Amino acid sequence: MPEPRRITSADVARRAGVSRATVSYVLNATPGQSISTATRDRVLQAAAGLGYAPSAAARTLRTGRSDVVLCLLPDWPIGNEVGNLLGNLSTALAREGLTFVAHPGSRADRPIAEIWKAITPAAVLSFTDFSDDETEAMRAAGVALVVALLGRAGRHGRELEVPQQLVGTRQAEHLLATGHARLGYAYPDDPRLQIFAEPRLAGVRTALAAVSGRSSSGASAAGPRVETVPLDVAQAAVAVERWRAAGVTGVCAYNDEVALAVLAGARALSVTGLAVIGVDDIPAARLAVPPLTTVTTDQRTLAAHLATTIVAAVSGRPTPVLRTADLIRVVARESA
Amino acid sequence: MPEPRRITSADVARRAGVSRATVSYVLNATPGQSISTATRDRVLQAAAGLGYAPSAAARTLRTGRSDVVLCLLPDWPIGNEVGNLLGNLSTALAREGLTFVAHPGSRADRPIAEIWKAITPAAVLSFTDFSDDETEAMRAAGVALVVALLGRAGRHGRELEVPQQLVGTRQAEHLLATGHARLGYAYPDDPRLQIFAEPRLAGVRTALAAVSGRSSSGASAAGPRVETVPLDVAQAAVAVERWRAAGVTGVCAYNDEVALAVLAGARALSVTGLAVIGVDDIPAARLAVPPLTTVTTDQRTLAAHLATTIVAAVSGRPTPVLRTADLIRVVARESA
DNA sequence: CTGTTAGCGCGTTCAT
DNA sequence: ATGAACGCGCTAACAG
Repeated sequence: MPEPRRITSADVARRAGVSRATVSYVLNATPGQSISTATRDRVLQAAAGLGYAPSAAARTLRTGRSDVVLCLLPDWPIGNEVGNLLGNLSTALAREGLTFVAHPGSRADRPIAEIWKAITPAAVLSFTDFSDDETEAMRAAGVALVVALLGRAGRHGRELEVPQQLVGTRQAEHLLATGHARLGYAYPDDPRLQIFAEPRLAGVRTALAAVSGRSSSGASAAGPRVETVPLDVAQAAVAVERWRAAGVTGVCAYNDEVALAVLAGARALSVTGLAVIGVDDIPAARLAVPPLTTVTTDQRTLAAHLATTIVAAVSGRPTPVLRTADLIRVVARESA
Repeated sequence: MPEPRRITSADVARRAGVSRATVSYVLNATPGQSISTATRDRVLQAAAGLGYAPSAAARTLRTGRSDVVLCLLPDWPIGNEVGNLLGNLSTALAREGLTFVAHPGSRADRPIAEIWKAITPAAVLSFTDFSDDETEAMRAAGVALVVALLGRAGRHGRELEVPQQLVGTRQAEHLLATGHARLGYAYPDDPRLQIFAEPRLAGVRTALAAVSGRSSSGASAAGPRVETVPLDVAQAAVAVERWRAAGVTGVCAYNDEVALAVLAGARALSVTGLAVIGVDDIPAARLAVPPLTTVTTDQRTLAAHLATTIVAAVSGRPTPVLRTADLIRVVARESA
């Protein structure tokens, strides 16, 4: 069997009896070019018949820009929700003609630069911030855009703020509304999660401050009792004990897993009446004892917004604003 | 600010006072070319000083092969374990100079061909099988390799068999060893998971058949009682009831989440003494009531094997064999 | 030995 | 609707 030669635009041109230029114009529907419907159809026929697929490499080389959006995944465990978000994002970007790919694995494996060098993406999406050098290197290499999720706003190029604070705020509001005044915060054990945990905790603080500011007895401006809660029953029990001692009756957990640990700790201590609220609504949440009250983000809407932002940035349009109103919802079950 | 021109090998050549060819030879350490250490160093200096990064597009165009390995993710929810596997795989491939990226999102969004056309990968990794047409198209387009996880072995090119059957076998063996003779199987509700569920269930059957074949009362060659278990307490309870009626005392669940549902169902019915074993060891497993016994796969070893297989295939070497002996382990807790 | 010249791979786009 | 040049790196053939 002979080496299966790639089908190029020259093949299509030959088959259609036209020049390669014409093929290009037809296939790209280049504006400002008048091509007769007859030739147009012949080219389309030929392309389809041969199963022509333009070489992404050649096109990228020529135009200096690919249609790939690269997402650099952080090295912390990817849960279901993030997986979900990525899926939605991929779908949304596909509608805009962009191909979404994610690169897992820590930066320790390879310098970050090597990754995008190998891909030549139109945009890079990251969860953590880039250093100025990295940002500059990407600009220099022709990467159109750097978007950093969770980055401090306004430092580099464009930034997207996924509203993590709001998550914490909603949690606290729910607990406060159900009669819990002294709150605890269950902080994750894994230091890599800090980047998400801090803004969420800040959101809880905001909600508490708003309440204490409103109440006449402005003295109790106490923030939440923060305890680090490993995913382990015995260690979680220790945290529960401390909260009890401090008079805490409601706990906002970093996410559902940490919340489950709190529940397990309370159970081990036979403590009842400690309200717990998680984040994410993982499948295990509804199956927990008691069923876990939690907070979810509308991933579809969020993904759509991220997609629009990316598209806008790639094409140089201004960044749209996210309406965060209905983005985050409480799923009330029995734990809080 | 002027348009930041890309730095090309010509820039490096100019700076080092040599030709572009020399730059290429030095930077690629091309064998069979003798270049004096002096020039070599000058080139290296220049490259480093300018922050030169070869254009992946140009290189791919010229060589017809990129160093990217593309993984097509299935559209079912990817959990922690898969995320983990991808991370390990990425690390392992990085060591071989390959860049790993994953594309989430269903094939409904875009025809599968569009994806790899946009990436020009050296290899494509998929969980589900490809059609013959797709396989042929990839070959024709110059994609070096098609690897299908979970594919029926031997149909297309190379195939990797992630040992799902073994997972089910281990589960059943554990239950049988702890005195449970009549087993149930908790099948997932989501039809997209069937591709994983079938081989696991088959593994359970294998283990049961082995036992009944061994025992003198060969009559009880009964397979497991299969019940579909949605992630919902009430519906799971129905399944538990049926198992009870059939005298089942031990249940192998498709994964930990389904196992948690079974546990919740049993709890709702106040049924005690039903042994349950899951798969994956998700964080919630150890926090369940009772703590969930489960089966885990050594993702690091598996990832290493996948990586070697991919590398072997890309470079045309024979596929290595996976030693499955210690790959899958039971994590015994209290539920079984 | 040491390093250079020249042409290719493929799609895009300007000028004719 | 076309010829020709271009983007960038690789490498066979060749000269000092």
